[in-house]
Amino acid sequence: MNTKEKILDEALTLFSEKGYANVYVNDIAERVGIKAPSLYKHYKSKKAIFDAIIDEMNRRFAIQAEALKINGTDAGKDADIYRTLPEDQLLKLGREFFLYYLHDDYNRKFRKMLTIEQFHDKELAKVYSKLYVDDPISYQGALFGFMVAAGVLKTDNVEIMTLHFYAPIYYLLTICDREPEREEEALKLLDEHIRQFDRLYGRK
Amino acid sequence: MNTKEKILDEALTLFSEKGYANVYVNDIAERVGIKAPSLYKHYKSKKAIFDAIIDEMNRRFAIQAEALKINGTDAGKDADIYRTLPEDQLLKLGREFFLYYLHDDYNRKFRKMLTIEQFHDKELAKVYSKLYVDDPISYQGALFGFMVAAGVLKTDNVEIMTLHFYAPIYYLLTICDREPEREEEALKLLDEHIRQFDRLYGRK
DNA sequence: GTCTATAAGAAGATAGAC
DNA sequence: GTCTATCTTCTTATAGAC
Repeated sequence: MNTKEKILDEALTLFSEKGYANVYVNDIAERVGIKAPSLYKHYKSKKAIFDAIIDEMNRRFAIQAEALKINGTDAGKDADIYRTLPEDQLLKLGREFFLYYLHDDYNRKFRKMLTIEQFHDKELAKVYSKLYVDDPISYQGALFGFMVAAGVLKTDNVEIMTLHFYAPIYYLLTICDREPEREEEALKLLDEHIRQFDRLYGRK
Repeated sequence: MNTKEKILDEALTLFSEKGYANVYVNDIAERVGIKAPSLYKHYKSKKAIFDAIIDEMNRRFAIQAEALKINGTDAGKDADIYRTLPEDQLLKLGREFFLYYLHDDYNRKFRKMLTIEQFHDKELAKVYSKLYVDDPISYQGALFGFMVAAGVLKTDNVEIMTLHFYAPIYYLLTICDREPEREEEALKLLDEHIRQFDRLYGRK
């Protein structure tokens, strides 16, 4: 990792813990192992570092969305896989989403940073809602659509069913971001939530 | 409202919009209608203003919790009221919680301030979790316990049922805090959520 | 309790040598 | 690209008159 990338990385770590205003260019430089004025050879200001993080994140999420779209399409074609083992499929879907979003460093730090900065700027609020509200609902809603069509799940309101699946996951994720020591408790609730969801909506 | 109270009020408003570090004592003074040095006749530092807000909030929530405990006890004695109209009771319970938490100024501002500051201090993280995670779950869980005992709702896992009721409410609340223009959309989803919850868990 | 003036220090950013 | 030295501005807080 070159210096320019390392600056982004350390800045994101600090921003996610203390928020933009509580992080000083000196702190970032110290972590990178250079003096503060040297930062300005790589970025023209502190704000430029922040903006570069947002850009990098947009780039990563665009790639991820592209991958999900492909998987989503495949999932649609392969609706057969949902014809069996609905509970296992749901547990896999829920756990994968939860653990990836919780443990992936870039994801976790970026989400915490956005949590802190979301009220500061309308654009950041929109980014937050897109990444952690609308995109997951949209993707999971599409999958549930297939599962309902395949007869594995049953509802007359896929939108609310998706909300019932995702909202507890989101809720547990925010708990773990705030108090990582509650992860075990959250994982237990996550599993119970999904099993119960399957009993409520599963066609049995 | 005297000057000392007005300082708390304006400081909370600013902290909830921009976060502690982005608010300057001069901003607070300006809103109160005095000069910055005059603030120091009322509070010994900027941090003391923040701490006084936390204290005041603890005071208010303690009063509120006491009131809920009384109502909760009454609700237990009066379990009869849950024997009829479960959907209406649930809609009332959910909407009241949602709209009160969303529109009550002190609540809304305080929650937004804690959202911004939650990663900055372990104590604030605990306060957040208590007010917006554990207390609501505990209170609503108790009510659902009565409703299950009364035979209005049916489940073998009250804890998860409570999570299924509350998590969507929490999720919709965070959307409205971030993007108030989505309130109408959220209220529609709230109603659909509760009706669906009643169909899923109601004994029909 | 409020004001003006000002101290004290922190923080972002630049200049110029190497 | 990194450093030291330094500038400028911002921010909290105090002193002391009224």
